[in-house]
Amino acid sequence: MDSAAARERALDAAEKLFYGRGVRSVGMDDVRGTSGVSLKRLYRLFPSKELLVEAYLERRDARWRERLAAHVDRYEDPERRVLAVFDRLEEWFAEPDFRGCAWINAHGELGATSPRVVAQVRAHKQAFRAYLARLVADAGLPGTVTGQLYLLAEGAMVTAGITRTTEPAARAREAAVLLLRAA
Amino acid sequence: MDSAAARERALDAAEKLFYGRGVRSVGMDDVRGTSGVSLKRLYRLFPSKELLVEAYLERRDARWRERLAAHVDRYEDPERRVLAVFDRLEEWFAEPDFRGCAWINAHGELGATSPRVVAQVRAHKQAFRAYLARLVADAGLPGTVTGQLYLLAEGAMVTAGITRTTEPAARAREAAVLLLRAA
DNA sequence: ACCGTAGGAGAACGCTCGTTCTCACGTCAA
DNA sequence: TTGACGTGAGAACGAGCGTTCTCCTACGGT
Repeated sequence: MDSAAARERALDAAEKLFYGRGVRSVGMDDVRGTSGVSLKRLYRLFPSKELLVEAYLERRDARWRERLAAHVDRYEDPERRVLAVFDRLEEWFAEPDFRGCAWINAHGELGATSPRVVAQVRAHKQAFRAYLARLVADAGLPGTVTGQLYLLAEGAMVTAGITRTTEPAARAREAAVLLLRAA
Repeated sequence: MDSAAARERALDAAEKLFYGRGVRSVGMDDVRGTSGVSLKRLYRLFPSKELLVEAYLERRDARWRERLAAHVDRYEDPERRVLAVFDRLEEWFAEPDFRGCAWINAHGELGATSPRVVAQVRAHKQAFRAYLARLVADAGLPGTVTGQLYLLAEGAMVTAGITRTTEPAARAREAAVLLLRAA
């Protein structure tokens, strides 16, 4: 198994465990057990747990935004594309292992102690917001709408994570429709 | 120092430390050091750390909702009372030691491992939502508005916690005004 | 004065976990 | 063949922490 493959396996295990059980309740030994990558190799690839966490968030961010964009790209109509964001949320919330937003959870868990994690969380949220801003601009809507839709999306993520239901996505979408109509 | 006073001191310290640095990075010994309540007494009052965490969330919930209600009660006009919720959020976000929503943070930190904490978080969020529902009903607005305002508020809390700005409150309020107008 | 008890300070225990080290094995170059 | 090196399995180390225990002090009742 070459270095790149070991890295992927380690990140697969890290993502599954960190997201599913929380970062702090997962030990490096658990990551080794799940990934099959030895501790020695793990530490050569990621010199500390914090760096593994950072890499996990970074890779998940790229994939998360890819999947969002892929969903949005199903549509041509600019307003429909904006609403597609909320459709994607609903799809996400319905995934069987959904446990809330990984970045919000990581921030709650490590925001007070790990500046690297905070930076990852802010970068992810800012990227999501920027993407939303572009969709809003492409639809010819005023920029003020971006912040409002963003808050609805964040509220839906938090609430879905706490209640373990998909319903917040639909509620947020309804509110978004009203806000688009009002703008 | 009698039992009730020791309990208050312990909870004061627990709240300050748990909220400020996260639950897991605070040891019972830290709580003893900050509160001046001996370990022996601490464990007589709260037989485990988890129960101390539970009590901390419970007391904070009561106070948080009291302060919200007090703010809302400054106003008579039913619609104004609904918007006052967002004014209160802004005031809260501006407090110097604001570190996001204690329940969202606790859920991110302990949601995967502590059912008691999850129960506290759900109870708190449901109580907030119920309060909002009453304000909406008193203003003669359709019940569907409740969920929308709730998501805006939650989104504002999360975003204020991550960005450390008060701005999300104002944005949420603007969106709330539009939604009230549309209803 | 004397004893029983409550209380505090802090040591001690047992466990977890991040990180490093040991050691034995296999591989490839010269 | 030999020897340097990478690798894996897992022991070892050191720190932190939840929880309990020990010991000493102080006080209240008789």
